[in-house]
Amino acid sequence: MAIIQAIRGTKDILPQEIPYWQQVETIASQILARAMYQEIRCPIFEQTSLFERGIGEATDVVGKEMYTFCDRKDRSITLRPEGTAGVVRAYIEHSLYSLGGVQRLWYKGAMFRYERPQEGRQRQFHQIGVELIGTDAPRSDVEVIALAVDILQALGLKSLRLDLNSVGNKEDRSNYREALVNYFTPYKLDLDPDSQDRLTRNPLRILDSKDAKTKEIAKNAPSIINYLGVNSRKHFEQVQQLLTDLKIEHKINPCLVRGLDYYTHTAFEIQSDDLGSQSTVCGGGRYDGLVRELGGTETPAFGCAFGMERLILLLQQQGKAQKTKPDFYFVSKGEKAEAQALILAQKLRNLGFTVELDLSGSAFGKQFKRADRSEAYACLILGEEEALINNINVKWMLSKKQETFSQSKLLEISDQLRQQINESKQN
RNA sequence: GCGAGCGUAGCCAAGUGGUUAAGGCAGUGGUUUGUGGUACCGCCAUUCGUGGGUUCGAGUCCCAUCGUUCGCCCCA
Repeated sequence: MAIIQAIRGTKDILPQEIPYWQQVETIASQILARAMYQEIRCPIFEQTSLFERGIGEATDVVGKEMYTFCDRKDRSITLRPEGTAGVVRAYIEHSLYSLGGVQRLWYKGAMFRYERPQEGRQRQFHQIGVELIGTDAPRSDVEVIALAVDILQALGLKSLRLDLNSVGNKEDRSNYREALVNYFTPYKLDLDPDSQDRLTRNPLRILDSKDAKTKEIAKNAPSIINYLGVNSRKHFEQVQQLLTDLKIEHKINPCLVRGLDYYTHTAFEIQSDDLGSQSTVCGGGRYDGLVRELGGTETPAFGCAFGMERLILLLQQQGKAQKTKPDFYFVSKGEKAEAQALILAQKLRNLGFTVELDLSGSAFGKQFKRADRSEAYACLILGEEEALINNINVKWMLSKKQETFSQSKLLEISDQLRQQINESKQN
């Protein structure tokens, strides 16, 4: 019988990897909570038109990467390829602006893009995203970027680069686009085929090309910085200044272009050298036009998202796994003893201990072997002899010292036991 | 979507057309039927991702397919 496998580009996250996921989720949620960001959970699928309108029909994400299907009533549904559009839809639908002030939101969850899988890129992947909606203050850009940097630092990740750019407002961008087309058109035949295509589709992308000849030509291309209007330029300069004030290292990268249409002004990307070609760990920027585009009133906003799989790849490279060890490994044999052990184990758990109960009923020697492998701090031993007089033995695995208590006494001295376990943990 | 590499047990693998598919780790049973980490012994792939083909003979060659990795595209 053929084995059914997980779908291409999807992965099971197995118990061994869960500690990494929990670490990322815990640290991110703590740091965001301290800055008064609140979690929001939106549906995993939406009307297709939300993404077409929000992300932009011409983008790769919408053009060739969406999981789109018709439901039983022939409505076009799409599995979300990113989180911002859904959050903004919810913001408008539930009039979150009426709560006054800015909305500080974050989310985590699965996203779907139909792409060729490789290291750090899957068809179902997970993001943690942050959205700050309702202000265009340069400080808000920096608040979010600083939080992103904080999260990465708290995770202990090293050798990360922060790249920064401004793509201006709509007008700046169309001026710049025109300038680029004018610059590159005379060289058209010297460009790599992809870039020739980009000339009409997305000229900003030519700057990002990895082709040597194209790179050479792009060297002297006009820079976006020179096409920013007065306000755009001022915003960008303030963001840079504030980052510097916060001692957040960053590099201006005029070639940095975000792939989704809704970005305006500040764009940023945090990359690692320790991943393959999918090196971006966090990306984001300002999206002042999106709320309006989706039918709300003109509302500025800023956001970013982390690729959780990529964060976890980095954490794993740094080998920060830790096995969960039980406080007690419970060894028991004999009908009466096994029944008592089940009850005692539960009582100990209710007192806050982690207890792994050996259910095998096999020879004591075998159970001890497993106790050893579990790396428990102590072994609880309950055999037929102990069961008759309601006793229990506690054997400290490290010192090999064994003590005998009545079962009721064991529960009374839980503070002492806890203390001894903590001492063992120090070693 | 395009180009290239890879696919032998849970994991790491040897094997490059010739009888029964090395080895190691992990697992499991025992030496030790009430006391662990070491040691020793036993077990653990009727089959080499899957399907077809070439051949007297295929894990080994060919084709297809699936998966995976790397690069491009793109992105988190």
